[in-house]
Amino acid sequence: MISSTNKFEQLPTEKQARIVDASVAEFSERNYETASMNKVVERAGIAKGSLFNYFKTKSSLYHHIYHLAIGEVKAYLRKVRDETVDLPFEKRLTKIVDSGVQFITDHPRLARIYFRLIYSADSPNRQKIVSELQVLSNDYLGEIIQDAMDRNELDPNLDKGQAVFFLDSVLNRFLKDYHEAKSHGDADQFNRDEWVKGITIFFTKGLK
Amino acid sequence: MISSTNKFEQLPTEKQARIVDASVAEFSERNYETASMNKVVERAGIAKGSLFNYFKTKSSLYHHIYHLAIGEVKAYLRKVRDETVDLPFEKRLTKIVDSGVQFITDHPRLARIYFRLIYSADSPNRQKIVSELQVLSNDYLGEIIQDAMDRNELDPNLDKGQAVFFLDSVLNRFLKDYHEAKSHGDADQFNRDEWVKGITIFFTKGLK
DNA sequence: TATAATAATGACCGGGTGGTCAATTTAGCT
DNA sequence: AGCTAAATTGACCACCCGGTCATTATTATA
Repeated sequence: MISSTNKFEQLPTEKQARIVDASVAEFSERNYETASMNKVVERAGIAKGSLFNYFKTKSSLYHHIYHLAIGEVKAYLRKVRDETVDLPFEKRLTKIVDSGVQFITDHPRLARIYFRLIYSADSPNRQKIVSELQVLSNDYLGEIIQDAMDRNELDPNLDKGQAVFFLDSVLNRFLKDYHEAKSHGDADQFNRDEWVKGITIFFTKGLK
Repeated sequence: MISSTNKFEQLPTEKQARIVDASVAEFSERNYETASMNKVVERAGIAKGSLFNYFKTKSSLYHHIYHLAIGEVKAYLRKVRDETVDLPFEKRLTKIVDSGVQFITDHPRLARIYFRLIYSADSPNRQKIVSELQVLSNDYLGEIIQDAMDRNELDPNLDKGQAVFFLDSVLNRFLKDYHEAKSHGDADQFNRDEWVKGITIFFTKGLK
């Protein structure tokens, strides 16, 4: 079976990079519907026909790009999870938030694509993608909460589903606001350490 | 000073209603950029020139509509706030969540416009509007938390700003998920009472 | 170097957009 | 009824969209 991005993957690395960069820029600045293939080819410095040769449709280009974004997110999450297995819940939560902040700093455009995907209703297959991400997040935070329950750091009779939901709500919202503040230039209304401390205290108390 | 919606407001009520209904339908089903003035006039059964006579631009029609949506939201919030001044924090929180659920049930399309506005980045003046809503929410939840602190139901040394943030995050996320589940037909994966109870317990413990 | 295969190009297509405005219908007034 | 002013209309405009494909440029093979 030949993937739909096969032709693209056989391109010289430099050209691939240019196209990916242009696409990431476009999809991070505009939502799916208003992002323009014309603008992408312009930015990438290639002909329109070429782009449609590499990716049959706008939708398939978008899929390629958001998979890339989600892949990066996953890598950050996996890394911090593995690096903190032995830490107590509180410290672990802190590291996770830090890692999120780091991701936003390192990849602001990918972060934007990620948040766009989660919070807006327009991307193709949105429902499927979002529910996949939901599962991912559930597994991820679920594991961390379970570990803490096993160690008696959190109430072992917790409704884990709800606990995950609360954690997910606050973490995502915090990172989204942080990302927005950052891209508007007023990031340091957030005293980050203060917030991270507040979040961890709140959760360790609330879920005790 | 003559408002830009002056001409619209002088229309017969029935015609106004038709136009508002068509606009609400369109703006709830599509985001700002992809919502179509052509579709609005089609739905409303009026000529395109007429709509642009009542509202000079798409943006001004949108403003009219979302003000309407936010006005309704505010009315619900005010009502539940005033009806619960004497209740303890826990009961009060329950009523607020219930009221949100009720709003979604009564006005699903307005709810959609509201969530679109908050969570997607495309509406005109989005930044200004969102920060206004932020203030509104801060005042509203801030007042309720302050009341609870005054009555020693919550820790009087709480960082109120953070407490509001946590509450806002979880409430908004819960209502958004509820709204989405409802519009996909699988609303009763939410055992609502269970969730409302979980939320209130979590917060009373977490902010104690 | 001649030929075949492959890659890249951009003019072009049908269709949709927000917005305009001359022409027509309707309403109000004497 | 006759006249005027206001309201309504929809054809039309310039622009942009995703996508196509005949033509051209490049590369590989001999």
